[in-house]
Amino acid sequence: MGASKSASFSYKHNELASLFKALSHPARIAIVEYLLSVDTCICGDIVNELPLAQPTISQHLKELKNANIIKGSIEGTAICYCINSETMVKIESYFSLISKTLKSKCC
Amino acid sequence: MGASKSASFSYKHNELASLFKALSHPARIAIVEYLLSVDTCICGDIVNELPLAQPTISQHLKELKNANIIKGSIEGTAICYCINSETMVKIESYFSLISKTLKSKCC
DNA sequence: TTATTATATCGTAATATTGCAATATAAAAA
DNA sequence: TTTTTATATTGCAATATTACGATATAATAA
Repeated sequence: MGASKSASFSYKHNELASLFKALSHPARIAIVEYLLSVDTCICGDIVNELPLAQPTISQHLKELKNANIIKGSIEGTAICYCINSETMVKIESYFSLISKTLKSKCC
Repeated sequence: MGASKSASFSYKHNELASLFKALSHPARIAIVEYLLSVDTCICGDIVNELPLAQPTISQHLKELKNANIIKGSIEGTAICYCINSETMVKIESYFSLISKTLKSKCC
């Protein structure tokens, strides 16, 4: 057989895995970092920033949006994407907790 | 065509993506959390903790090890795995920086 | 209305991941 | 030495992801 016995794992573990899966491609990391680098959220030029075709970028944006890592809203002809702060803070908290847990260990 | 134009992206973006890819499966999240939950690093019973066959778990452990998320050392017959604190702190710092960057923004 | 522009969706080929049975390896126990 | 125990590797089927050409959609401009 193959591929993903996700039903065998907890909701929390699946949720976290989905979040990291959304960040598991260099193009999507590049998109996130680009959105962080621009001052405003008005950004209809992501296509020109990456070495990928427009449908591919659209697909990556969709995945980031589905994972709640970015938010998108219609802004005239263009679509305005920006980082979803809440999700980023959520991930930060997760690793912060892990770090704290590790501090009280022998390793 | 298909699959991964990773050479088109920076080393840093690829490195981060690899790290998140290692965490993008619920079984691997479960392994990380299990290692965090046990007090010592002596842990030869990961196979009994997860609803997956031994070769599958061995494969997941290998991926976590390749990504430097866990460390493994031979401990008699068993192998002792534990979390690589440095990598966790590294990821925490990354999201901490993102959070700080976001605080100075409009969204 | 007819371009033009920006983004999304469909279809599909190439490739990667997942899971496990079978088997290999290697150390400790009998 | 043989057996047992723990983990790794191989091979392969099922499935998922990636990338993009072609096409659709939808809003603004001419």
